[in-house]
Parts: sequence; structure tokens; C-alpha cells
Amino acid sequence: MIQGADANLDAAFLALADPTRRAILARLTQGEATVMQLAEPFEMTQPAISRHLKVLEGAGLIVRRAEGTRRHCRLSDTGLASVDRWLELLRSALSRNYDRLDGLLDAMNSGKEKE
Amino acid sequence: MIQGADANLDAAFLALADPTRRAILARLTQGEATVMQLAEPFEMTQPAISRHLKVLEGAGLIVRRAEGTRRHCRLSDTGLASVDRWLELLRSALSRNYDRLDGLLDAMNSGKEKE
DNA sequence: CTTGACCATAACGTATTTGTTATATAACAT
DNA sequence: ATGTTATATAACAAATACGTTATGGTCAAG
Repeated sequence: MIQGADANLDAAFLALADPTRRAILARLTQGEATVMQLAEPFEMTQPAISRHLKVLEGAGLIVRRAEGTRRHCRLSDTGLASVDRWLELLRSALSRNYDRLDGLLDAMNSGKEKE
Repeated sequence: MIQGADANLDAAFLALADPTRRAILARLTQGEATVMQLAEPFEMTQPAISRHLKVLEGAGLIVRRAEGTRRHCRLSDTGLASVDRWLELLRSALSRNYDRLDGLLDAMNSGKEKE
């Protein structure tokens, strides 16, 4: 079984793969901000930022709250949670491999593993 | 200054954004495999898998070892490490916000229910 | 009601990604 | 040598990503 097709994870990792979007997230770690406030540091047009925010929202990395004519953005934990849940697969495998290195001599003594 | 342009992170997150590549990584958590072994479960040609592996290698998520005519692939920790280091930024911000929310609710209600 | 600020969406060009087929290279077996 | 297996690379087509300009909608202020 191939397992791995998860549109949610696709969206989250793809959202994180862009430096502008990561910079936006980094900015949001300091607190909420409106779209205009988020756009200000970049040499980019406002529509471009709007689409980046849409991608981040679709990935569950931010949420938006309307207040008058402004949209306040803040970090959301759902996107990070699913990303972290998947990465745990790699983390545990890598730490297992590391443990195996500890017992390498033992493993060599007891023969080879199943293949 | 905007900070956030990191080609290494771009490569790692982009590599993780593809379901085929995540499936390859998931397979490698069970141990080393050759290119052909990795390609076998997929309805995809071998050159396509070869390029996915190149992307994963460039992102520091796998390493390859030549043995005769075969290339054995295994997980590498460097890619995951840089990814995790960056995500820690989000994690700490989200937990800070969560703490603040706790304090805020406390201050507002001084003893209402906790969801 | 008109104006202006804030934000979203559509239309579009270009670069990048992802697959394909065809072919090259290197090692191994006959 | 010849053929076969394992893998990489080049050339190409289709889809997607990312930016732009142009424009539309909503709210707040005068």
C-alpha cells in the first residue's frame, strides 16, 4: 500500500516552501497583523500578498478575522499540527537508526537482518 | 530586513510537498532501499522516481550510497533538522499565544470553564 | 453621497514542476 | 564481445505557481 496522498499535507508543505510566506509567518509570531501591515515590508504588490495569505489560510497555517474593512491575520495551529504529526514519522525512524548504530557490533555478531 | 529567504528550507519544504516523495520517505523509514525497490510500488516510470530522489537528496532528506550498479537510499537527518529548527519558531509562538489566551480568559472571567 | 482606504478577484505572462519517451553509462553475467 | 540490469540524463508536453495590472466591493469618514 502506497499511503501518502494527503491534500492537506500537500498544501501545508507547499505553503511553507515559499520564502515570502515563511517571512509572513515569522512576522505573525510577533502578533496579529492586517493585510496591509503584512504587505508593507515586501517589494511586492498587495494582490500578491493577498494570494500568499490565501495559500497560508488554505493550509491551516493562519486564520483571518474581519474587523470593519480590515482583515486581521494570526497564526493557526492546525496546519503545523498536521505537519508535525507527519514529520514524527521521520523523526522516530531517524532516532531508531541512530539507536541501531549504538548496537551495531551486536547486530553484526547476531547475523544479518531480514530483507 | 525581511529575513526568510533560505534556499535550503525552500528545497526541504518543497521536497516534502509532493505525495510521491513523502511516500518514498515513508518507505525509507523501514530501512534502506535501492532505486528500483523504491520505484516498484508506484505506477510511474523509473526516470520520474530518479528525479524525485534527486530532489530529496538536494533537500538533505536522503543520502545515496553506490554499491555495484545499485544506489542504496536511506534517510538523512540534515534536511529534517533544518525544517524542525524553523518550525520551532511557529511552535513557540503558538504556545505563547496559547498561554496568553489562558491568561486573558482568566483575567476576563476569573474562573470560567476551560474548554 | 462621494471619496478614499482596505482587501479580493480576474486575466494574463512567465518560470517551474512533474510526468513522459528516448537514450547514455556503468557494472555484471554469459 | 554481447546482452541485461540498474540508474541517470536530455528533450519535450502539460499543469501549476507566482508575479503583474486592472478592476470590483465594502466600510468609514467627510
